[in-house]
Amino acid sequence: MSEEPRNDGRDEASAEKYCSSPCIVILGPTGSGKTGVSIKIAKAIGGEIISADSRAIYKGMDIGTAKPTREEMDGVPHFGLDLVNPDERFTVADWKAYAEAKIKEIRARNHVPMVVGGTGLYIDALIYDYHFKGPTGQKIGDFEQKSCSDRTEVKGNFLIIGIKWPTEVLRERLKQRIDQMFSEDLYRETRELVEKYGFNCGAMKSDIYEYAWKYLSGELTLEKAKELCFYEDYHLAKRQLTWFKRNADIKWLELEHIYPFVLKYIVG
RNA sequence: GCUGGAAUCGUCUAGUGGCAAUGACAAGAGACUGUAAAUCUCUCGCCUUCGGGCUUCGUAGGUUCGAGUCCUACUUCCAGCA
Repeated sequence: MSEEPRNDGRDEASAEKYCSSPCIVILGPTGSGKTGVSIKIAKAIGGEIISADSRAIYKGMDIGTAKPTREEMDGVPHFGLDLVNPDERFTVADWKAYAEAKIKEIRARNHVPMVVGGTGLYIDALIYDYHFKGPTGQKIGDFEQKSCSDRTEVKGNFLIIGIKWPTEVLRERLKQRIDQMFSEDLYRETRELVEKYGFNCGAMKSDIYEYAWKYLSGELTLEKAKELCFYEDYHLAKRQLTWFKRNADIKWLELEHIYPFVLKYIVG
């Protein structure tokens, strides 16, 4: 497939979308290293990052969602973090509108918009320009769902890069990340979230908090909690990969090749 | 050394005469345009021209039309007595 994003304007109305400067999309399964590379790239090319992560939108969910810290961000502007409280509803459609607005703003500043995340549905909504009908928050009828084949054309100037890892390496990375995550900080965060929201809201259906809580309440040993977290995490990674697999527009690269590739693409 | 109990798919587990064998986890594949880290589906002894075929339940025999299930011995493990 073509490595170049499509940039050949289709019709007058969407000329702006097609002809504007590229938007770099960096995606990959959980734990693939998106945060690190994206910040490094942003610093080099004057990028601003929009997170495409359905958990990072929630306030107060930091450690358990591996949200980048101020320190990690290192001055690179980030959007799409801490948008709503965990008990508030925020849908794909909301995210798409938000992301499009931010891309426009970033371009207006002559910076490079970068969309970084692992929520496939969000990314597809943006790059394939999904249209959401009906009142906000309403599920559209099945009859309106588009099949895979209707989703093949990227609408806009996107460079889409996926981070690829051998399965065993990805599993190892996930294990290590979980080991690091189980700390006093996570316990404190978990206690606060459980106290405020319980486990009834959708946002709290994030693998790690449930198991961290079970460990804290003595229902699971630390070992067992970590093990179960790992299974959840790895299953998530596999589902994400299954989703991305059908997207032929993704340029898959190993982590260390992404930075030079993007730089060459942008700078020439 | 004697006396109980136990050995079943990668792991745990159901199973007391009709079974390729239950459930869970793990693993693999997949669907998914409205909370998506969600939700849902399929596969999971081996082979198959998808009709079936073949080999399995610690090992070796035995009883039975038929044994994971009953009997005998052996091996290993837990456990009570020594």
